[in-house]
Amino acid sequence: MTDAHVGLAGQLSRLPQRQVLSDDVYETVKGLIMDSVVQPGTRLNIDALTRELGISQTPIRESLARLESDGLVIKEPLRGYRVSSRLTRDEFDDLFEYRLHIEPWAAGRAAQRAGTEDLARLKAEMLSYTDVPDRPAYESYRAMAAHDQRFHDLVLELSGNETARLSFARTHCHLHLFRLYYGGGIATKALREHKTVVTAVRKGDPEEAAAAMRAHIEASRARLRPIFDQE
Amino acid sequence: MTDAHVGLAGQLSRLPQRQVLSDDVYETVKGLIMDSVVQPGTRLNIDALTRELGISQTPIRESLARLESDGLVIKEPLRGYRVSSRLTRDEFDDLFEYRLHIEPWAAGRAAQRAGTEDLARLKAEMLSYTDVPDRPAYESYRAMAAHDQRFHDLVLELSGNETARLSFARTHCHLHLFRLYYGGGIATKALREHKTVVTAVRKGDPEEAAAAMRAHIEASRARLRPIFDQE
DNA sequence: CTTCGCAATATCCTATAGGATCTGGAGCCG
DNA sequence: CGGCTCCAGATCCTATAGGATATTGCGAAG
Repeated sequence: MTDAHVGLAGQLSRLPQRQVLSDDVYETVKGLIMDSVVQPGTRLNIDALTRELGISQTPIRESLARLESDGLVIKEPLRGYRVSSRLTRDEFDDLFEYRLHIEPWAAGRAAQRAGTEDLARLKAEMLSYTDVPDRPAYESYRAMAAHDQRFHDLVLELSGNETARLSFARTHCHLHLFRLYYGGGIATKALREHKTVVTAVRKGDPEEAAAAMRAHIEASRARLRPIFDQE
Repeated sequence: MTDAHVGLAGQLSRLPQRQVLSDDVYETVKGLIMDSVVQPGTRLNIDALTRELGISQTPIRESLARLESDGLVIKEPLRGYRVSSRLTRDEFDDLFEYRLHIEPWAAGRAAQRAGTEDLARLKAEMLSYTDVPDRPAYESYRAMAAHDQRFHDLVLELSGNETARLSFARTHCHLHLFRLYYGGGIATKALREHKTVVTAVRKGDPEEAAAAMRAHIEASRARLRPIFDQE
């Protein structure tokens, strides 16, 4: 289901969401980008996509227009679209510096504001991910990445600042991070760190929640940063 | 000229930007929204736009898809698009709370990093706005709003964190603020506050720059907040 | 063997057509 | 007079066509 992108007004249509073809294509292409089925920097050819997906150009053009505004593809007028590149080292550093500004504060605010139902949602999210030992490494990582994204989005939601949540969502942080690294093996530490954040939020201790989130993001950065040293 | 929305990769095409019709339509509709020619919440009718602009549906659909991802319009599938509403009081508060997180820090970083050329750019931006006494109030406000947006974007650029700059740009902060209030008469104070920020950046004093930016944003919030008390 | 030019083909962009869906107004009934 | 139902027209979405532009490959010349 496409997430309803809404403006700052936050007004969702009261109608149940109707899915049109361009929404499906949007999710499909976004998934191809996320999974690096389409390599960073490669061309997205509209005619080729019409053949592969068996649909006409119009929903493809519309979905590419949205992906362009999302920053996931780059339009080269009269030449086609290109998938945005993987994060460079500088962009990675910028992203985490930005996260360190927004997310510890958000965790602190969540600790201040969270009610019983909010805490139940956090608990449910923590329980939604269980590592299955036999699962292929890629699948495991994909599931963990999806959980990670939901978890961080939820903390931002519980902070009560919709601008911050939307701004973070629009960085497509987890999509970019997911494209950097495919391996498994980091879920255990990340989950432990998530748990520490939730414990602090449950206690209603803003400073502890902020510190836990800061520690988690710094650790996450440390886990991923060596990717750039390999090049 | 459409601003080139690029992903975190920051890779602009090396080609000179070619303007296609959908880019023109994007800027046109965005301008209509900014100027409240199209009132918040009203429907954008694709067939009507084809008649008014004298072009076909395709570039209109594409531009609306981009505006949807930008959060400036809301798609109601099979029913049309609606202009996102004006900021509510809560969204206004969220936006300024978010700004207070990002922009003082950015000003401090700009103070740390700004070289001679950067300082020249700041000075040029300050000089780019001159209030003309006879100018109609609306035009004066529009010019001030444009300067305000460029100024804040420049400070964020000089902070060196492209993620923060993009995230802030994607809130379309100034477009939303512009829609709230049309009157004139606030330029003098805002310009004075800008000048204080620039002075601190020029001195290379991060704390002073951060404090000046914080004071400016708080003052700006104080100037605009009473709009919600009138309702 | 390499480079340049040209042409054919691929691709992009926009116009147009038509079926599906929604909306608003008119008419009828209570 | 008000409310409900139905239908005509408006609107949306996608398919398709065609002109404009870019790309790639082949052939010829140096």
